[in-house]
Amino acid sequence: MTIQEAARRSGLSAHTLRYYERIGLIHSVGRDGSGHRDYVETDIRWLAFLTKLRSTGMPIADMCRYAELRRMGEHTFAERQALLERHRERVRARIAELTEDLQVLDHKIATYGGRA
Amino acid sequence: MTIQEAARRSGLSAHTLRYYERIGLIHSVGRDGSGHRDYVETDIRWLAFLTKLRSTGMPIADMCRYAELRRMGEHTFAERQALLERHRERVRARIAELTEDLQVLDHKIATYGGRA
DNA sequence: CTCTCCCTTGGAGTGCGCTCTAAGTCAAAT
DNA sequence: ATTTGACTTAGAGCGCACTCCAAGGGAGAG
Repeated sequence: MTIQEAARRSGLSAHTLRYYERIGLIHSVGRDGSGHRDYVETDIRWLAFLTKLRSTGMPIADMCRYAELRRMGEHTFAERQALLERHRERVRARIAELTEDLQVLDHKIATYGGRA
Repeated sequence: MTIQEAARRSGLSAHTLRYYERIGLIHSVGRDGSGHRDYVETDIRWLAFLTKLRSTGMPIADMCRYAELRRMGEHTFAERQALLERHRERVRARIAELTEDLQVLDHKIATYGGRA
């Protein structure tokens, strides 16, 4: 699969795909005869997972750490899981924070006409 | 109230308070005899509101627009309210997105030991 | 008077996450 | 044979939201 197809399927730009590879987020993408990147299905699944992590606000640095652990093999499962659990807590906290702030916003909108 | 006190009470740094003033987010803070900023209670309340907007992910540019409308007086109430309503929709959407992603994360963590 | 300390300003620098450019390669189409 | 267009790399640039710096200005303590 070409970089353009991978871009379309992952929702990332070709620029970003190259960038992710450069920083080690996605490792050893195959090349075809002309040296062009040739993505496979597992790359797309990995990109989908990375995209989930990003969209939940995980910093690139943490994603790199996760990718590194993944490359190191199965004995890093526990650490990877711990990393995801810490992240899950952050996401939960963020949802809680946003939910609270939403109520403040609701109140502000409802009482408009009072002071700004 | 000095800039340090305002910083402490708003949770923003003195640097950020000056920056916010420079870009027009907080207008005409009073000065004392030596030209030092002298914040009052209404400034603190306004900063608290700004902080809410920021923490819910409103871009600085939109906050500036809101601040500008506020300076223009009461006839901008409707537009301000509309701006807040649009923002509220974005916050709701973000909460929904995070909540969905959280489930994916939960699943990933629960089934760990399967494929990474 | 000098030292210390916090304040002022304009402007430069930082970190993050991309995003784009330049220079060059290769393959298919005309 | 040439043109077109998508690809490659290393590296530069950008937008956002700060964050810090340099140079200078009082005010109070010793």
